[in-house]
Parts: sequence; structure tokens; C-alpha cells
Amino acid sequence: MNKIMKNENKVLSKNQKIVFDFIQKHKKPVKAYSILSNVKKKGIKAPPQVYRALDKLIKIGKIHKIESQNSFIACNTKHCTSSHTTAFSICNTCDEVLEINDPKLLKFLSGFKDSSGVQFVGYNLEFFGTCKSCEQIYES
Amino acid sequence: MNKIMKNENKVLSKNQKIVFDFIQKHKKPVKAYSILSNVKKKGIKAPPQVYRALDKLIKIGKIHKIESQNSFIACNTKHCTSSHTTAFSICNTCDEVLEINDPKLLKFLSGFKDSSGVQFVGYNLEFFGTCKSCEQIYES
DNA sequence: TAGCATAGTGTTATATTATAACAAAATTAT
DNA sequence: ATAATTTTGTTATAATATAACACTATGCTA
Repeated sequence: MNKIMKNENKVLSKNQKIVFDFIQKHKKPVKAYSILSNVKKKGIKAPPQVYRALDKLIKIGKIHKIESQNSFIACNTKHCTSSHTTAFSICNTCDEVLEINDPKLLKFLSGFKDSSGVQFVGYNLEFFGTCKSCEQIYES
Repeated sequence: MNKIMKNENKVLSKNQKIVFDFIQKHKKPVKAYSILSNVKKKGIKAPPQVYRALDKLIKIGKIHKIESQNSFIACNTKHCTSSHTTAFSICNTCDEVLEINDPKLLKFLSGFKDSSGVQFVGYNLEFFGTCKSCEQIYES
């Protein structure tokens, strides 16, 4: 059918699948050159191959970039319709990153208008702090 | 030489002042190597000198980093107490970046707790869209 | 099913962003 | 004064990302 249908199917090419599979295996975000060195055995040899796959995966919402870390993490929702509205919590101690899906937060941000009345088409929000398990280690 | 400069009150050292003055002159965010090439005439010769100044200026809240652009912008409030709670709007067309000070937004974010009850010590929010003047140009 | 457009691949080289490491000078605190 | 801290100057290199070009694969559509 048309391109829109195809995009909704989100069928990945060979390199895209290799890169996505690697990212998805990891709970924490991974870096581009870490991906590269780990998928060399699969035939990916150079940075552009990784970055192209990353770009596409981001575009279709399968992964997100953690901007403050230059790292990449798999989307945690099954229907990744919102590749341009993202929110994460980042633990400063263990670097764990969790995607936030709080409906109230997402609604608040999606509806936000600035002082000139402009509403935005996307956002990226990164919270910083100490995750529950790191907090427990250091209290006492 | 730098007698007048006290650390507690955010008085800037020589390189910090050079870098800050350059950033503050610009409405739009500037990049580290752009700063470097523009302040060479002032005696700053190498990247570490710029990055050290940037690090300190960020730490004391005089500037912020726009993570999605690897660029730096002066804080728009006079009392930069919140170097770790930042929000911006970014125009995808003209790259204008504005710091957001909407009290409701800031309150909402500062009070946010994740599903495990963790409250965060900082955040960075970047909205993306089309600014008012770019919107007017393209609406016919 | 031929041909055409689009998307993906492989490759080399290079651009851009950022930090390590170490010695010296300036500043601040005691 | 002197010790501790911060800042500086410097060289080298690490880490992140893209340009450019030739080529292959896939999917539309006529």
C-alpha cells in the first residue's frame, strides 16, 4: 500500500534490526560506539552504518536518544506513536534511565503553550536524581 | 590581578568572564568551538580553557546547555538559583531558543514524583516547534 | 514485468564535540 | 606566611557524528 502503511508496520532493514536488537537487550542506554564495537561480528563495520540505523529507529519511535548522555534506549511502549514527546528519569548514581509514562505529566506537557500562545509539536524531558535503590544504599 | 574576584558571589575569573561575555552578547545559543574561535583574540587558545569556563558557568547558573544542540545560552533570569531546573522552547525553523519561566510549568515539574515515589533534584525540558514569527512567514 | 523512485548499504575520510594529564600561577583560607 | 584550592596554559587524544560517493535492494505503478 502507501508509505504510511509501511511506516506503521515498522519493518526493519538488516542493519536496523541488528542495532535495535542490541539496544533492546540492554536495560540501560547504550552509546553509538559501544553498539558499533558489539555488532562488528554481525557485519556492521563503520559508524555511518550505526548512525543511520539509529536515526531511522528514532524517527519511527523504536528508540529514543538520551540527549544529556549521547546514548540510546529502546522505547518501553509497544505502540511508539510519540517519537517526539519523550520523558525520562535518570539516576545520577547508577545511570539507570527509565521512560516516564505518567498520563498527567504527558498531558500537561502536550498541552503546554508558551507566553506567546505557541503550542509545541514535541518535547524532551529529562529528570535527574537518585533512583530508589541507590537512595537505599546511601541512607543509613 | 584578580583581587576583586570572590568565588562565593559568583564573580568570574578572567576566562570565565571572556566566555560569558561572548555568550551573553548572542541571543541564540552558541557552540563551544564558535566561542573558541571568537575569543582567540582575547587570549584563549585551546578547547580546555573554553570548556572549563563553560563548566563553571553552568555550575553557577550563569549559562545553560541546550543538550539537543550541544550549544550554550545565557540564563535569562537575574537570580540564577536553579541551574538544575531548566526549560526551553526551540524553534525548529530558525533555531531560536527561549528560556521558559512559566510558574505553573516549573511548579509542576519541581513537584513531580515518579511511579515509585521518587522526587527529582533537577530536570531539563526542551520543547520543539515553530516560533511565532516563523509560523507567520509560512502561513500563506 | 520493466522501469523508476526510494530506501538502505558499504566505505573512506573528516568534522565536531569534549576530556585527560601535567606543570605552573593566582587566589583564598587559616 | 603558608597551605589548600582554584584557575590557567598547554599538548595530545578521546568520543561523538556526518559528508560524500558508488552501489544494491525494495517496492510502486504503468
